[in-house]
Amino acid sequence: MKMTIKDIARLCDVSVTTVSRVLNNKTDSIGRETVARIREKIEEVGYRPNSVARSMITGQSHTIGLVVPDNSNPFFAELARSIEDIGYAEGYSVILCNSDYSVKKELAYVDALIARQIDGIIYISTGQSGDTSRKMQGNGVAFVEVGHNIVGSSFGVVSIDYAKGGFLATSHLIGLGHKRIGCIAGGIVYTHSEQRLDGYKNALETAGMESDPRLIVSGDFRLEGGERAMQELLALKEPPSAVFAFNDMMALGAIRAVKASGFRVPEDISIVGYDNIGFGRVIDPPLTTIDHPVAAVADAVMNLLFRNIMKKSGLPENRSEFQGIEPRLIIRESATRRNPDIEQEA
Amino acid sequence: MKMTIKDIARLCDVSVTTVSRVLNNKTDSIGRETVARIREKIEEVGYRPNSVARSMITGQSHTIGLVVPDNSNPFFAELARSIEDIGYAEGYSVILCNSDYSVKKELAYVDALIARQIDGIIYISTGQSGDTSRKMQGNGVAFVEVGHNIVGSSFGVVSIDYAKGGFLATSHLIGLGHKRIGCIAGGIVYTHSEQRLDGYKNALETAGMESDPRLIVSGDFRLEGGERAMQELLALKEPPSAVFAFNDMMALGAIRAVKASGFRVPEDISIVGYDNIGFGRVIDPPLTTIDHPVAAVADAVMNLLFRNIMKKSGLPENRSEFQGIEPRLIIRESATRRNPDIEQEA
DNA sequence: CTGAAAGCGCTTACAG
DNA sequence: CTGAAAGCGCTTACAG
Repeated sequence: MKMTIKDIARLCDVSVTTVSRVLNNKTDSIGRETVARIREKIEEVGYRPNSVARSMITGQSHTIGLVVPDNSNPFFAELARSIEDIGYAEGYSVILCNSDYSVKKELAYVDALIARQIDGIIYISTGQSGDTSRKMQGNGVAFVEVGHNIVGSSFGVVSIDYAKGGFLATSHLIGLGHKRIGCIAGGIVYTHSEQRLDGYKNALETAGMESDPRLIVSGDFRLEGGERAMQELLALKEPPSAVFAFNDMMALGAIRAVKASGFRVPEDISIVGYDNIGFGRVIDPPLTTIDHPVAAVADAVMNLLFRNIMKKSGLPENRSEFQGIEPRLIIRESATRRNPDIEQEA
Repeated sequence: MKMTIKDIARLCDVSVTTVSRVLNNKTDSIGRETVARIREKIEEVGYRPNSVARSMITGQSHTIGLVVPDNSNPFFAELARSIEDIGYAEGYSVILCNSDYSVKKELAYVDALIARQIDGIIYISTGQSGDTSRKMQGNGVAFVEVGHNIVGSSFGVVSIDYAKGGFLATSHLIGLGHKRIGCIAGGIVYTHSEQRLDGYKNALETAGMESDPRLIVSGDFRLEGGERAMQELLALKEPPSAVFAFNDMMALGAIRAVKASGFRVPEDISIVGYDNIGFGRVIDPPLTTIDHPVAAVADAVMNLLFRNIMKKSGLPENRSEFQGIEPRLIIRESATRRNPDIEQEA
């Protein structure tokens, strides 16, 4: 039932070679009339070449894999969207994979993707171990790792300067007069989290303040985790007057927890998030946060990936160094000057 | 460099046939020792069969295409997540496609997916025309359409009873004493929207109320669209005391618009959304909305798709009729009794 | 200007 | 218990 190149050849009374040439626009040396006739027939019967057969020969599948922790997190959703847009424009399909921050799932996906002969893999490094990137390097797949920021792992990495983002967020709070600044980390196994934590500590240090380990609690990058973490902070003998949540989802959770305890944001407790998801603008109060322009990140990632795919035979391109994807502080209303009425120890 | 089945055969001193049998666990008639030896070698060299070559023969790619309007809309993000989860569990990869509600993009994606020999396609019907489903039927691809609810188009459809959802939302507002109930539709070209509108009108009628066309304005299913639409409603000579927005994103936009004009939600204006996205709980005020259990929808969709794939030779399965995916009203705080202090005409 | 033939990496009758 | 051969639907030297 389904047409193949052979059928077209037969219908047009030419060889499959000729049809193939027309399909690939290598028509330099084919009679104009022949080309036209073949094109017409293809149109007429609605023939589409089987791209699987094609990729067996060319070795290019025009398909890439995208491994994110969870595409229902708006930050990853927006990243996936941008990546898919660029892929579509360039004729690449993208296979979506959710790792749930699990190295095991990550590795399983990478295996499946490689078996499917994808041309490249983009993945959000969870930084839990280098197994995933090692596997991809070992298999000679083109790949780009997003957000891994470890010096030395310089293959196909688009780094995001999370440390700087953490510094910005914390400094903002310091500038508002806060003395006890908590943070809701994301589980220190994750690179993302570690670097934001570095930025946090660095900002405190720069301001001559000491970091109090009791003020550092762990969430899970999800709303519920932020809520629980904030409750811990609130239960402290000397709760913080401001907290920096390592992503917006947890910041939203933190806001809920604060409100639920009868306090106000930002009058009683200031909160800064991280990611600048679209919802940040619409919640109450609008969230002060850190922005990493997602579209710019997607651009950098896809550029690097395409270059890596091109020269897969040689060495992958080096990391691209934060070009145009500097974190920015987005000031809205969830953080304000420290309220001196509230008793606090420095 | 890359291992093929031939290499394994050579290394083990057997034929490719034998290796292939081991790969496919058809080892009934192969010497135990041979099987073991081959398995070891495969393990040792880390050989993974090229699934592209395999699918050329079997005609199964174990890949499905998912066409959504926009995966950064949380409702679709959650749906995509659930579908990907099930796909992963069943050994299927999912290719993500964003149609932006455009029939043209939809058709282009379907073409590309078919050329890639995907086993099936899931797509959220925008109801703008039947071209997309017609194309899939014409090409004999297994597919499932989500949300299309037109009687007669009974091939591979998981219907969602949007009309009932619209009825529920509107009736809730009526029950709260509201007399002028506006609605923010999604552009009447979309099936989604039409049916919610039917539910809205039906509820009014059932309550013996007349529907006022001035109270029906169009958004675009995005936050900004909801905001603009609400501004229109607010600018009316007799603005509504309650509005039903056809999705949560537009409801959020509407809430912003109401607040920006100095009114309160729900004291001055009640708002009900649709979709029950995760954020609804966290915004201020928490959003009253309609829930269609996403996981149940994803389950129904995948079951139907797998059945369609199985019997692609025969006829597709019929639509599955709302089983377990009935809409529910989720009452939170964005809608309340009509405020009698505010002058209003019935 | 056009075609016959080999081959991509597998699976699957068929044969022994 | 095992293998030689054909074939999936294409592309690509090679030859004319």
